[in-house]
Amino acid sequence: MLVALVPSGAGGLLRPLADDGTPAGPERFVPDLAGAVAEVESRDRPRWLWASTAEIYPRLVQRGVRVERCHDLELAEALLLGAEGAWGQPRTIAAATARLAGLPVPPDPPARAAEPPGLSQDSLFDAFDAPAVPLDDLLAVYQAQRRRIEALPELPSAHPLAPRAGAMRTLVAAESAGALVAVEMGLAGLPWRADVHDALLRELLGPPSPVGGPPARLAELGVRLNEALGQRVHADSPAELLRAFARAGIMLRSTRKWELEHVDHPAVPILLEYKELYRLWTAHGWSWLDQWVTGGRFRAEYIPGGVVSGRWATRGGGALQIPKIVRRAVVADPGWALVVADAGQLEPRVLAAVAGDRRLARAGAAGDLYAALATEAFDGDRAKAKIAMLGAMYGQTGGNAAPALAALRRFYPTAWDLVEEAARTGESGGLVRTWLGRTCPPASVSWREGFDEPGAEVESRGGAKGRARGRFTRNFVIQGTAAEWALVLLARLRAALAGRRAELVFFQHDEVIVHCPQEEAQEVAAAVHAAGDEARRLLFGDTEVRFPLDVTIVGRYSDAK
DNA sequence: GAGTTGTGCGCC
DNA sequence: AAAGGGCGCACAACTC
Repeated sequence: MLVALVPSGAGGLLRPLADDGTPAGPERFVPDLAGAVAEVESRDRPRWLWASTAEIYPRLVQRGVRVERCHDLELAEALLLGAEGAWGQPRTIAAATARLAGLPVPPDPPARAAEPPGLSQDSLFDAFDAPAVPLDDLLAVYQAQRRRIEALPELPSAHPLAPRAGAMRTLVAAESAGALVAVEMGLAGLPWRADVHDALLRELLGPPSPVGGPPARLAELGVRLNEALGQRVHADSPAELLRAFARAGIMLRSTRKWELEHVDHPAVPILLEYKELYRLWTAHGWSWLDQWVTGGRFRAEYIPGGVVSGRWATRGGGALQIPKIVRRAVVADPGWALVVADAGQLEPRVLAAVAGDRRLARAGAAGDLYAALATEAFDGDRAKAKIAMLGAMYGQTGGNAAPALAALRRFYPTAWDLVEEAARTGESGGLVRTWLGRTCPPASVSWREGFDEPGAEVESRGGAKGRARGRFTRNFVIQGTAAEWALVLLARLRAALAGRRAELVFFQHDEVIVHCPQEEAQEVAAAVHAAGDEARRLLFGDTEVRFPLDVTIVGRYSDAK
């Protein structure tokens, strides 16, 4: 059963639908949207049909209302447009409606900027404006999406077996479920102890400057850097540093850490320490704390499908780049625990499952895939096995990877062919898809390395740009399919946790954190393992490959792993 | 002064 | 000759 929902003022319009999207009852206006949704949800557990989970669902969750399932029309629209060769076209209901009618298509509204918590809290309680879209349009777009899924064209895909439509239905459902998780997780926030964070900063940086300048330890390093170089430099300016080193007779191409590490000069260790602390101060210092942590929680906004590969992005606070050192401040509430789960070696396992390479799949059944590879094909050299796998997935061909890659190619030709084929497709201007059918952007709309120049599609066939494109499509299949596995895990885990006090509080590509009462922690850990198994079965059926999760129950994030 | 690009580095 | 994918963010340096 489906129920279509369009917000309007503080209330909204609801209409029950049959599974194919045709009306199964009258439309009704409800003055209290959250209350009405709660009532229908507990009675019928329908799949909610709405334009955008990110726009609508926060208002419900803020009022304590959660739903089990939805169909997010905008996310589905984006997936379908990609599959139909119209990647990046506007995805709103208004745009989709205009396309159906053959009318000019309005562009999507620009993305909102990240809003620190506090500034935006009130607006979450604001009523909606007048109904943004007619409910009939919602129905028409949904019905059309169902037809379009059934009529999907054949495109290069990693998935040799599942029917296109079946895979896409799974993908749309998973993407929509992910959108529910994203809203709930963003509002829950990651438990964050500002006092612990502050103590950490003082320990590493010294006391903050009362006038807003660099903290004591950083200022001191700046002085020592000047002394070591024999001149005054602005340590944050790469250009100045290059000139200063040049005067000392050291020619550098850049001031990157890995380049400096090979330079023998007394200023280098000072500069490296300065860079590390400077970064901590600017990116995760006191102003970050003031801006993003409120009420003991770091609240990020998660954006499902925000990365073209299907990975999530975040807005605000750099939630996917929390430095290891700062994770000390992520502490469970008293009496609660953090269940931290990490899928180890996810991408090579995905390659093993996707390629259907029997030999690689056997290695993927092991707890340590690289070690298994090493035993079979790399004379026990685990490091070499890892270089080979990473090189194959990322497109590295030179340097010390070459001999390792040769061994990989010889021992695992089926997997090798899969990534090579993806790369060739990209280099020649073609499109690739993930296992469930997410399509990569065409070369003409890629925003990297000048793909968006006129004629870039032709230019990209060969030359450095073409090879860059090949590396992108090669990796897209693996990264995107890994994102799908993680998305399904997240959806299954959410379902398993429903009704408990446990809350999903963090998700980062292949890692998830649940905050729960200590007495629930063991069951939550079991639920995470079960969700991983379900994700494997749903995507890959009876594959031999395993996707082991490293699950730890800790009081603070930094104690995991 | 505002906006854009480049650099560098954090995470996966 | 060498050639690793995806991001977000902050700052410097640049353009207009």
